Amino acid sequence: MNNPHDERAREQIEEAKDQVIQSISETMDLYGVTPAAGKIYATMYFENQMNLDEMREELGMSKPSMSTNVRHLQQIGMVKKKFQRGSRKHTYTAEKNFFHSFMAYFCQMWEREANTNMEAIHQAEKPLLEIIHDEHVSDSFKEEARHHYELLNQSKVYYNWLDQLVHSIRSEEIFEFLPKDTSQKD
Amino acid sequence: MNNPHDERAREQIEEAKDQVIQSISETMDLYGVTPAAGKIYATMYFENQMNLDEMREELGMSKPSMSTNVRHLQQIGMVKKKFQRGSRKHTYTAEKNFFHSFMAYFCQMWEREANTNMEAIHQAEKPLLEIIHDEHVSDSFKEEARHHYELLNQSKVYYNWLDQLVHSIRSEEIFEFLPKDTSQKD
DNA sequence: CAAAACGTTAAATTTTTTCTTAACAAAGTT
DNA sequence: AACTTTGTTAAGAAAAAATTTAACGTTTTG
Repeated sequence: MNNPHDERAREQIEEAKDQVIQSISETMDLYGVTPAAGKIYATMYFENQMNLDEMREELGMSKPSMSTNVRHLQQIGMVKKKFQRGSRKHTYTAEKNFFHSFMAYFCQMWEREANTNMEAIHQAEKPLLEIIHDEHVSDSFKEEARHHYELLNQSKVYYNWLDQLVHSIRSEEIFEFLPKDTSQKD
Repeated sequence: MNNPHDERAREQIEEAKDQVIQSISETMDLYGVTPAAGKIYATMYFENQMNLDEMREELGMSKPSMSTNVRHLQQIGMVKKKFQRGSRKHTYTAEKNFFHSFMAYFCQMWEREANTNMEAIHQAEKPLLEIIHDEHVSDSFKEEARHHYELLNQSKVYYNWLDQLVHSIRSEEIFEFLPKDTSQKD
């Protein structure tokens, strides 16, 4: 095991891993995670499973930090708790299928975007409609209300589309339109 | 103009707008913007155009803050500088078509994700391949290198798919699969 | 050409977020 | 039942980000 070739190999493997870990961690801000959480995820990506102490060891950070970061990663579906009998330590696994991560996160977020804004639009449209139909309000205000109403109404097309997109992802119909191309493109 | 009905209408319009502004601002964290920037965008959404002083006035914040936030919004394609002759003040308009905002932002981000990680993967695969083909390295390390190599190789399918997704959005082919449904769904 | 208007940069302050140490709670072991 | 082990919560410290005030450069105007 103290073969110099093996030693060199071990270093190179670590270097290669670190390069990808760095890269994943860097781009994961799109998923709303901090660099630390990104590094945790990316580290787990190369491991079968890890417990909190192993993460702490690997990243040189505190255990509560691991705990909270892992919880966040679980919430967005990038890490799963592995049920492990025997050991009291909780063990976790990274979602290694990036398609799943993508689907879980963006569906969650787009759904939130559509629901939150649709709700607000519905609330806002009510008084606007009242103004539009109120004989006592002067035309300039009616016109403004109508203008805003139209704007909001138009935006529903987008939020409906978002809902459809989410549905097509959840049902995986999207992959009929855009197949996972397994041919090597390098 | 000091008609009490008009006064009430004005208040209701403001309230309706604020509700939507709040909602948009809240969900815009998905686009990596701060609540302040989200509020700027959402405020502009209801206006034809605004200059920095009007934004400062409306949001009660400093002008440099407007300046930097607006620049950021421009970078992600949610705000455009309007060329306005006559006035020295720069005027800006919000991208009111949410489809465009969606397309601009996510294409930009997904492209970055794919490019950054693909680059790292290419760099990392080289030494891994060397190890795999090195006669002097013991089997256990070879096996580890092979395992990582396979993992990285597999992830390319996802990054290629991301590239395709970006392409289908930029070319608007996505809307053939998922049409913008303009029928009222409320 | 001096003064004003406008936008941006720089430096400093404030606020927010993240991380750590310490305390705690739950479950298991001896 | 006392003692470990493990994970989480709480409080405090450190780090990062956003915001503001001040200063600067450029352009326009009187």
